[in-house]
This record gives sequence, C-alpha cells and structure tokens, in this order.
Amino acid sequence: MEKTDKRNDILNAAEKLFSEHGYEGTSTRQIAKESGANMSMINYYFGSKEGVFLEIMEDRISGFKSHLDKINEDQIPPKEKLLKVVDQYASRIFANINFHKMMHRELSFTQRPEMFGQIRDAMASNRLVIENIIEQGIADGSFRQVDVRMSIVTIMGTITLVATSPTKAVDQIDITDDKQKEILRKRLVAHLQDFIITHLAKPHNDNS
Amino acid sequence: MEKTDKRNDILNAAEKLFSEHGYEGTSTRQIAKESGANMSMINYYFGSKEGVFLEIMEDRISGFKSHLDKINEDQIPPKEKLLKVVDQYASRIFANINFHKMMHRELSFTQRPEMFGQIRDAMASNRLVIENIIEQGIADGSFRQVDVRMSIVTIMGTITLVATSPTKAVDQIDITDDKQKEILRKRLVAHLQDFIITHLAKPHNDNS
DNA sequence: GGAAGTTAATCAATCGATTGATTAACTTCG
DNA sequence: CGAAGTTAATCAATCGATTGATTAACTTCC
Repeated sequence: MEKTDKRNDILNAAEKLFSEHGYEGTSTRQIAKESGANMSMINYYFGSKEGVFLEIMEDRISGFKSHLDKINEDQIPPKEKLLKVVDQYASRIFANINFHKMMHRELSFTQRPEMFGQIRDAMASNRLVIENIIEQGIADGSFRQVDVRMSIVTIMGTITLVATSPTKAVDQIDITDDKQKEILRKRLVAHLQDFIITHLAKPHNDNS
Repeated sequence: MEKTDKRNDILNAAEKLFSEHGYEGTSTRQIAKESGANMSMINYYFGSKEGVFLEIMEDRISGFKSHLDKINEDQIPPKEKLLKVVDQYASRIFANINFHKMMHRELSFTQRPEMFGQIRDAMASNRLVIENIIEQGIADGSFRQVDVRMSIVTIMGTITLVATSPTKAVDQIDITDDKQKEILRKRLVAHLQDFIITHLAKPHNDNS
C-alpha cells in the first residue's frame, strides 16, 4: 500500500480544481502542485490538459450509465420504477457533486466542438431511460398525459440546481457537511417523489 | 444615431463572449476585437476585465428585480399570482438567455469571494418573492403543504435547465431560432403551470 | 547469476505564445 | 487651452507544452 499512483492523483486533483475554478480557470501548474506530480506527468499520461478533462468525464459517465441500466432492468410498475430511478439518480449525483458541477458548467458552453459530443450522447441515453419509463406509464394508464420531455427536465433540473447551488443556497444547509448533505438528499428525494405522485401519477380510480 | 457608443459596444460584446466561452475563457483582446474598441478602452471605462463583468451583472439584476417586484404588487389570489410570476419569470429569462447562462455558470463557483456576494443577495430576494406567494397560498388553504423551498428549486431548476441547455437539448429545438424559441417558451410555461396546479394547488372541495 | 539492454516514470529547465494591464503619444471637440 | 477619448506599443506574469537527462524496475541472453 501507500503506492503513490501519480496518474490517479492527477485525476483527483484535476477534478477538484476543475469543479472549484472551472476548466479555463485551472492551470496545469495548479494541477501539478495539488497532485504532487511534475507538470510533465500531465502530458505524459494524458497528452494534454484537455486529455485530463476528457478522461475524468469518460470514467464517471461510463460508471453512471451502467448503474442506471441495471436499475432499469427491474420488472416493476412504471411508478415504482421511476421512484427508484430518481432515488438512485439523486444519490449518485450527491455522491459526486464536484463532478456534476464541473460537467454541467462545461456542458453549458455553446461552442467546443468535439470535446463534448460523446458526453452529450451519454446524457441523451440517460434521458432516454427515464423517457421510456414515463411513456410506458402513460401507455398503461397509470400516468397522466404529461409533457414527457419537460417532466424529465423538471426532475433533472431540480436535482441539478440543488447539487450545483453554492453552499447554503437552500435554507441554511452547508452542503460540505456530510450529515447535512444527507439530510438535504433525503429531502430532495421526498420532494421529487411527491412531484411524481402529484404531477405524473393518475389518482386511483376505484370503480372498476 | 449611428453614434458609436464604445462603452456599450464593449458591454454587449463582453456579454456575448462571456456567455459563449466563460469569464476565464474570454480574453480582453477578444472583447476589444469583437466590440471594435481598443484594448485600453476596457480599462478606461471599467478599470479591469472583472469590472466589465460586474457592470453587466449589476445592470441586468437591478432591472430584473424591479420587474419582479412590480408583478408582486397585484392583489390577486396566490395561485393566479404564482402562475403570472412564473410566466413573466420564464419570459424574462428567455429574453436574456445569454446572460442567464453566464450568470449561472459563474455563480456555480465555490470560491470567488466578493465577486458574487451582491448577486447572491439579489437572487435570494427574488426567491423570497416566490416563497411568500406560496406560503400565503398554504396559509389560506389553496395550496397543499409542500416543501416550499424545494418547490421553488423545481420551478427555477426547470427554467434554468431549459435555458442553459446546449442547443437542441430538448427535442430537436434550436434555441437560436427565435420562432422555435418562442414555441419552447410557451411549452415550458404550460408545463410549469401544469406543475403548479397538480403539485401545489389543492383539488377543489365543493361541499361547503 | 549477472552484465547488457530496454522500458516506464520522473524531473528541472525552458519554449513560444498569450494573458491582463499600463504607458505615452495622438486626436477630437467644446 | 484642456479635458475626454483613442491609439499602438510595451510591460511583467503566466499559460500549456516540450525538451533532454535521470532514475528505477524489468528483460534478455550468455
């Protein structure tokens, strides 16, 4: 143990710095200093600063996708499945808030040709998973005929705004404190489940 | 007319570039070239690059706040008032998508001491306007006892995600096309109003 | 087994380019 | 004249990237 894996040190330091100061706002010298590696190591392992960024993105996104796909395999009714997906989705993001902040920020740039193509595709496929669940619920009559895409935006937008908001944005909660973060996560999930039940789910119709 | 107001040219060019490439990703030379002004003009009028950024922020935010306050003066029931606020809020943001993108991106940085203090205060006061409306609705029994803060996050998060998403994020809509943008705006407002009615408003109870 | 050869990992030093900012000289105009 | 506006030239600092050299660990082959 105590094996200093410089490659991983660089990735971890870069993710932290990127999320705090942005991609452009972080210099390779900062990454080198924070990770304890020499500047050359960055180009040695990743080719360039952009290479570091893309490596972080690919690692996280592939892990995220396989996670979401596994949840989707369950054979349960759409409403229960959606409740479960939202819970897992929020938990996953809360466990990687720094990455999520960084991703959304850099993704909001209009220009940046090939840097984000694959990442957008990955997000689109994540969205598709949720979309299929909702459409299945509409088809079998358990969901109202809502605007599917907009409802997804609402779920994702709520999670994202809570996760990316600067410290203490929602009430006086300090998101850097693990205990308070967990309380906030539960509150967020409870709210989203309330949203799913009130906005998406049809009221029960008991006369058969 | 044709009076070349270099000061304003700089502000407009900077807002465009900041929203496209970020604050750190935009150089003063780019701003100078885009605005047709000499580099020194930036420091002459605004003191520094940061001065340009803060000037843009202050201009937009003060205008936004007075706008929201005026809507809030109306003496109408909470539900109608909230529907109106959401409509105006979304319209305002859609009319200034570039600024809104830029603001949210730069605001997501943890560090950056005094640069955003006043901006956070302004946003908090905007949030308070909506908060009061919802709490009034809960008090008079027209709204369910929802998680107020979270419901606000949902409204703002939905608008923000639609507005800041890269082109063609929602369906195949190209947000740079004014006609499609207006269609998207109406769809967003309709969805949010559906959210308010299903999630916030209590079903009518006709037995008196 | 052990010298010779090979590879990945690491380093300090430095590259040319670009950054935000400043200077000093020039022009415009009331 | 003199204040306000404008310009090209220049500043020190920092940027991302590359260089050649060095170290440590592993292979090869007699």
